[in-house]
Amino acid sequence: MTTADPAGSSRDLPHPVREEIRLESVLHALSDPMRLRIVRELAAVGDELSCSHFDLPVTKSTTTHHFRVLRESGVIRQVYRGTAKMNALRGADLDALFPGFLDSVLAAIERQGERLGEPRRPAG
Amino acid sequence: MTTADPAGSSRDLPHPVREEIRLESVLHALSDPMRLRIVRELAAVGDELSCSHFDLPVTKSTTTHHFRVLRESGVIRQVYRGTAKMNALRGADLDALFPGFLDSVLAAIERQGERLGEPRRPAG
DNA sequence: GTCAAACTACGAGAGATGTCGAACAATCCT
DNA sequence: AGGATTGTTCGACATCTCTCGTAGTTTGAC
Repeated sequence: MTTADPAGSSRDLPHPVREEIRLESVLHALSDPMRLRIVRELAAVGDELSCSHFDLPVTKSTTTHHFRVLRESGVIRQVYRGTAKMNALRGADLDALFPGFLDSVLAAIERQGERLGEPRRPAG
Repeated sequence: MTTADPAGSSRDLPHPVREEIRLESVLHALSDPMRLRIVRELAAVGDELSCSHFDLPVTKSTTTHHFRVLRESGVIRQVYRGTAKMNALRGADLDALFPGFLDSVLAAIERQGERLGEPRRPAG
């Protein structure tokens, strides 16, 4: 499609609405190290980040896969912005459904990171 | 083995010590509906429960599998008591490692249960 | 229109996972 | 010892998951 589109970005991505988000899916989405790392970084920055911002030790197609799992489970929201795809935590939705859950997971990641000598990333 | 054993129960089960428990593994263990159900019930009762107490819609071998995943990830502690195998949440360990995490998950399960019309189990 | 950048889609492969059924093992009770 | 209860082990199978590489699409810039 090359036709103009009314509202800004042409490509729309399927997201579960708040009520459709399932705890099991969220837990599963968070149970992968790569995805946990993504979520951790999104929370630390507290803002949208493009996919390319993340320097994961996997290929781009694998990265795409992980972001999709996070989106389809309802953990993040993705929107296209030019050629970039921006990602943001769905903090409000998750907190409305599962109060305190996301925060405790984020705290747990940090804690565990500190506990196991944080293999710090090469400064970018 | 039929020889007497000094400390009570003969068969010993491998458990991760507190420091070995990984968040990813716990999240994965909790991401299955059957296992979430088990954990929910253990928390509700607040005490040890035998495997046979649970009336899961799967075979015994599958049940064994789920309990093992929960034990190996550090979510529950299992001990033999006669022919029965007793299961208890490792609440203290989890709370020491990931403060508030378990409680928020338990609350989330309950909440989601209520939210989606609780297909209540046939009274046992 | 062309080119580079950022992602996606598709196909494939290795490995994990959830499930079952049948046979086995440990413990308790009589 | 014999039988009942509880849970395990093993092999099998279908499915899912994570990963990659290559080829393709969409967008922005020149």
